[in-house]
Formats: sequence, C-alpha cells, structure tokens
Amino acid sequence: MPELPEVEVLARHLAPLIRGKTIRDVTVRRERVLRPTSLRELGLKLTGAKFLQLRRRGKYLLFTLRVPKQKAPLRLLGHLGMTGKMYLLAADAPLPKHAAVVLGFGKTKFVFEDTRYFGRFTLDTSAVEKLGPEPLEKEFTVAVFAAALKKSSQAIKVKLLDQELVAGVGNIYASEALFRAGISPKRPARTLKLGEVKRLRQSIRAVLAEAIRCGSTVPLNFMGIGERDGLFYFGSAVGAPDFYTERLRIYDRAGKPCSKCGVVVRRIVQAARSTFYCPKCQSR
DNA sequence: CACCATGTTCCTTG
DNA sequence: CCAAGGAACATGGT
Repeated sequence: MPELPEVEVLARHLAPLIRGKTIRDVTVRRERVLRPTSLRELGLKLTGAKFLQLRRRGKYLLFTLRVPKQKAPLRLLGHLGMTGKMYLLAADAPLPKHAAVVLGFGKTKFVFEDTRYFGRFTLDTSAVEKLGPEPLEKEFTVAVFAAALKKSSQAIKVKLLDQELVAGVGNIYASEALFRAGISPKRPARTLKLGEVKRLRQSIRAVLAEAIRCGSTVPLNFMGIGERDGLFYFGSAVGAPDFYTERLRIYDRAGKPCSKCGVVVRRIVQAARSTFYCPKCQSR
C-alpha cells in the first residue's frame, strides 16, 4: 500500500496505538524482511524495549524505542515494499498467512504483514540518509528541484521515481503529478523550463497533500483489521466521500476519456513501469 | 497460460 | 565513474 501519503497516514494512525507499549516477545516468520539485521540481533534488542515515537521519512517509517538501562534510543526502520501493512491485533487473534514479523505487547500484538516480502523491518536505518528532500517541507525548493532536474537526461516520469531527487513519490503519484502539471512524461528532465519545474513541484505537493487528506478523513481501521483494505488506491471504503474513488485522475485509466479534455488516456512503459498520460493535455 | 501489480537493488551494457 | 535498461525478489489477481 505504499507511497508517501499512505505511509504518512499509517504513521499517524499507528503512532498513538503503539506509543508507550513494551515489546514482550518478537516473532519473525520471514527472515528476509530483516535484511541485513539478523534474527538473533532483532530479538535481543527489541525484547523489553518500549515504543516512543514513530515518524515518516519518504516511504520509510522510523520507530524510536527506549531500551531499559540504555541512554541512547534504539532506531528501527520499516518499509512496506509493494504489499506491506502494519496494524495491531488482539493477542489471541489468528495471524494472516503472510505475517512477517509479530511483536507481542501482552493483550495486543503488532503485525507486519507483507504478501510479497519486498518490505523491510530492520535495525539498519542507513537507507534514509540517501533520501532527497521531503516534498511537503520547505527544503523542497524550486532551486534545488530545478538544479537536480538539469543534471538528468532521463525521462521526467522516470526521474520522479528517484528517491534522491525527492523522497516519497512512487509510480502512481508520478503520473498524477505530471497530469496535473500538464507535462509529458517523456520529456527529458533537463529540458523542463523553469515555469514547468515550478508547476511540477506544486503539482507534486498538491497531489500528495490531497491524498493524505483523503486518507486522514476516510474511516480506516488499524485495530483488529477485518476487511482487507489495501488502504487507498483502488479501494472504496464504506461511507467514503465520492472524491475518494475519483482521486486518481490519470493512473490506471488507459482507454478511458481524459477527465479534462475527453481524449483517450494512454498507457506506455518507461523503465519497465506503467505510465499513464493524456496525449492532448500532456503533449509537451 | 499470459500479463499485470503501490518498490528497491543488483547486474550488465555502453 | 556515470547513465540507462533490465532482471530479480515473491505472491496474487484478472
């Protein structure tokens, strides 16, 4: 379920549920997700530790824990990959088929479920140091963005997926932001004019902010999940306002009419990923 | 059976 | 060294 907005909403929901909770036991059912941390080290360090904080950086979750008798807090990094989810269950509730890591709290348990196991749950936090600016923060300036784009001849859509350029944009919101800005996904990054760079930056911010707003207002259930809500993208949560289902204006709409001009939306493949665009609204 | 999928990393090629 | 493209990772949906 994972691009920046989904991770942000997850962090906001999860933070109050785990804050102050002490980990009594650690169960790892798929060691791959710990990479490169060993099963032994994770169990050793997490058992007895208490959750203090949870924040998001790009598509990563950063947990801060307090270890008894230790001054320095412990940092834990989570990434949802393509199919990861995190939520709490009652201690006696059955685990899903693809539960990768389970942390026992006593009456409840924290579950990291990940069908494809592309996600991570690890003590190695080095990945966040390589990330570019947070798109919704002040650090994501026109100057920084424009300078980075000038250095690249990659197609702009492909470049937007580079987490060193800007952290948190994924395949869906890259198409959405370009559609909103009226820029062709095929344009080499370095050919964007300053006005287009400004528009694109604003579109990225607007698209992400709107998605966070939607996720924050929709009734999502993170405690004792029953339904399989993959969270946002294609779901239509019960009682959700109309704009929730109409939120994606270009992604996955190949063959349908463009919402702005009616021309048929196209799907192309760039860097082995699908890109959706309107050939008229995004002709250059 | 075929092809598609929200992400990242590694390998090869130029 | 860099850029770019593709495959790999693993499972499930259509």
